[in-house]
Amino acid sequence: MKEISKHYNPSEVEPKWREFWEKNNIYKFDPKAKGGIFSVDTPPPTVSGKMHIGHAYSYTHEDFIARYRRMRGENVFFPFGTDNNGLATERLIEKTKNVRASKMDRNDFIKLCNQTIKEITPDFISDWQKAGMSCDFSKIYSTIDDNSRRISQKNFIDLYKKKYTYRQEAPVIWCSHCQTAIAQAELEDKEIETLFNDIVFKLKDKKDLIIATTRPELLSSCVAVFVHPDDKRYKKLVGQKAQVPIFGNKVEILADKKVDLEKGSGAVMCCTFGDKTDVEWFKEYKLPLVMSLDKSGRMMEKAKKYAGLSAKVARQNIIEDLQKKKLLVGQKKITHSVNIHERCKNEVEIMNSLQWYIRILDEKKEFIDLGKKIKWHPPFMRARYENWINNLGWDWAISRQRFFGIPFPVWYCGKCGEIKIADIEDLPIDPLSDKPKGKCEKCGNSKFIPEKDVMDTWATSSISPQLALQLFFDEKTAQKMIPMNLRPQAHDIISTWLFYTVVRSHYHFDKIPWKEVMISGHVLDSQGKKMSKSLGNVVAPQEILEKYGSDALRYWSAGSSLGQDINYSEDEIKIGKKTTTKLWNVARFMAMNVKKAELLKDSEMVEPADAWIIDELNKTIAKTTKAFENYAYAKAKEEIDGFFWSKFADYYVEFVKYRFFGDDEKSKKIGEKTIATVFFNIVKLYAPIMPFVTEEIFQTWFKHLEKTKSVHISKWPEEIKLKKMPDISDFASAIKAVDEIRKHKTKQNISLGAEIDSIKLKTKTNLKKYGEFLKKVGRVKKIS
RNA sequence: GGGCAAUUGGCUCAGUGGUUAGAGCGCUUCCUUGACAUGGAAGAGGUCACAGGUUCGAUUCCUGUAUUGCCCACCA
Repeated sequence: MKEISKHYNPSEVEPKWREFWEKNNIYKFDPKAKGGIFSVDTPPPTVSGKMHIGHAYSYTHEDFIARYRRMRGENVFFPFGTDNNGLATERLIEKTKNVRASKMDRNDFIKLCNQTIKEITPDFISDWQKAGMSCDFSKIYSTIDDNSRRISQKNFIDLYKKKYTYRQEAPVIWCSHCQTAIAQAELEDKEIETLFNDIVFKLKDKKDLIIATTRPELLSSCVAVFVHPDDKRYKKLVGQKAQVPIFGNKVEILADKKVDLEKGSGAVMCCTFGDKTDVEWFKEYKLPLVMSLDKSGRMMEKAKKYAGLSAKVARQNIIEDLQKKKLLVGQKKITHSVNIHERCKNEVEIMNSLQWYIRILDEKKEFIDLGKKIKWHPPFMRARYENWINNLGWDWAISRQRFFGIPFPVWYCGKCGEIKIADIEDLPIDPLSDKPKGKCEKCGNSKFIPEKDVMDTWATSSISPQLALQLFFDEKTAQKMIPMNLRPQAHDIISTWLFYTVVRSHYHFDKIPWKEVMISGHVLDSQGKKMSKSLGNVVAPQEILEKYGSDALRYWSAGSSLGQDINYSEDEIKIGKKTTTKLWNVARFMAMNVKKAELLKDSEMVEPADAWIIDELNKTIAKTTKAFENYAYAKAKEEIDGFFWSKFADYYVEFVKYRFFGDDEKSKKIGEKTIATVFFNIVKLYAPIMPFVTEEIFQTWFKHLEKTKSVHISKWPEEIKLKKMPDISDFASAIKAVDEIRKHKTKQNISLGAEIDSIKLKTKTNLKKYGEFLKKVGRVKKIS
């Protein structure tokens, strides 16, 4: 045996095996390899600087499963990709390169984005590799590369032909800061303090109608006043007109049940558009469209003297003017929540504009049914999916008035406005630089206006199964592989990535995208609070990897059940580190006593202690296998831990020592084989969770036992069946007796290694059978 | 307001329709024994949030309440 280092050092061991795995293509996907394919729709992380702890948490979860499946002999398709277009990427480039997209030449900005992504991606991905991810990193996709452009545009055309996408001028959620339309799923809530203003609208008899509003700057957009049909105070007013203060125009007073009698004065102004209810009323009552805010959030001509002001300043000025005219009769501070854009945290508006949409409202029921065809881990996560769909209020707006994204493969006829779609064989195209073939099909004109908008990044990431599969398969074969086996992801993007992928798969293939989904939780700080830069409680996985190693990080990650949020705990990571140390020390013990590891033959006759540990191992294998099958990696870890520490290390290793140091060669040999067999299986069981230390041990001591290059493509443990086994039905009593001896020594403050003269056992034990064993194990001269 | 989840020893969490509810950390006492002091042995510590109900029996099932967290709606 070669020299064994006393300590296990992950910082030396881990890079070595990472390199080995890559060089030997251990995780490389071969479509022709044997074994059924198990396909994973790996989440493409948004390229954003560095991997964060939440990534490390949820990605390792899927890696546990992938590694388990691989050892089960399945041909695991575990691709990798990065998401790097859209607003998130623009923001990253603006920040790191200190530029503003809106102030740059469009092409220059796109070039800068592409170039920057190329620069930072390898470094970004290396963190995933350091975390021990067993994806095939030899071929990865990016949601902005040519292949993704082509597939995404082609799919868009498919949607267009099937009439699942349409272009329409309609109210859409708008971010004035980013100056683009956004989707409902991109909203967040924020509590803000604001003023609730009681404003006087004059009626025809010069009487006052008080209206409460938080947004007086929209007065110029007021198109109606609504009251509740059952409101006695205002019943008579319905059908009359009210005069908008300052602006002087008259609007109709209408009745609608959506009005809350209790809120404000019970009378509400309807503006185009203040909120979603305004949009509903606009549609239902066919109200005029009067926009006061432009796309950058400034007041337009309609706002007359306020034109050109920002909404905020206009609000202040209008309030002052109302005060001067004595039309402001009340004001109170309230706290309410508003929708903000998740990317920039600014309040959103509703803007009427021309956008591309994907239909989703029409098929809500269908999407809920499709959700039921997918197996959810944990099952309750499906309720979140359904809850989201039930509450959907808008079709999916996919066009963005931005720069760095996949362009729509579309032009418009310069004469009649008819939509002209690109030819599929020309894809990918950019309508701004490429010209369409032929003439307008409607009017024969040959001048076209290119679509300037780009697609929402989710419009591309929602076809991730195709992006990933088409890296390795032709399009037809790729389609046959849908549904994929598994979509792993965290719960925060159920309403986006998960839902949108179901939508797209349904529209393109009339299939569910995957058979099963596994949903991970989030990482909170040690107090259970969200990690955020402003709170300064962010934990960098890179530091953990460096300090404790990947196996320790993964051990921590495996500690919580699927779907559960986890509190970050350095202690738990330390236990992971301890486990690698323990494994290493057991390996050293074995190596000191066993020249060359040999496995038990099934004809071998073992001793009771051996039979007992084999029996316990078999139970553990069964339970662990079942747990991994159900994505219950935490349960699997618990089973392996329990067996390894409490059965194998605490007892069996002690049981076998006297044989190793004794002179009964036959007994010694059987002990050697048993310890090797059991430990070999322990290493395999731990391999999906702790891939590095298990590989190190496997390569050092067990490699000759199986024809395989790596423990990670070795065979998953199976029950060990020996032809003849001693009866161990009473072995539990022997263990009890061992405990009793240990207790006795502890109480006497004697070291466990010290020999004592005699002990009288209270435990009923078959001394004829186990007397000698107990004497040796317990170091007692006489037992009665 | 709607949905989902959680509530078990000081802390973090497992767990089960049924004899004394488990683990790790922490704590106490002891042990340097030929894998490991980055260790080992023994031990203290819980009316399983609360209230009803189902049951021969509930921490486990049902209902309600409270508290906490997440998602969504409310934004006039």
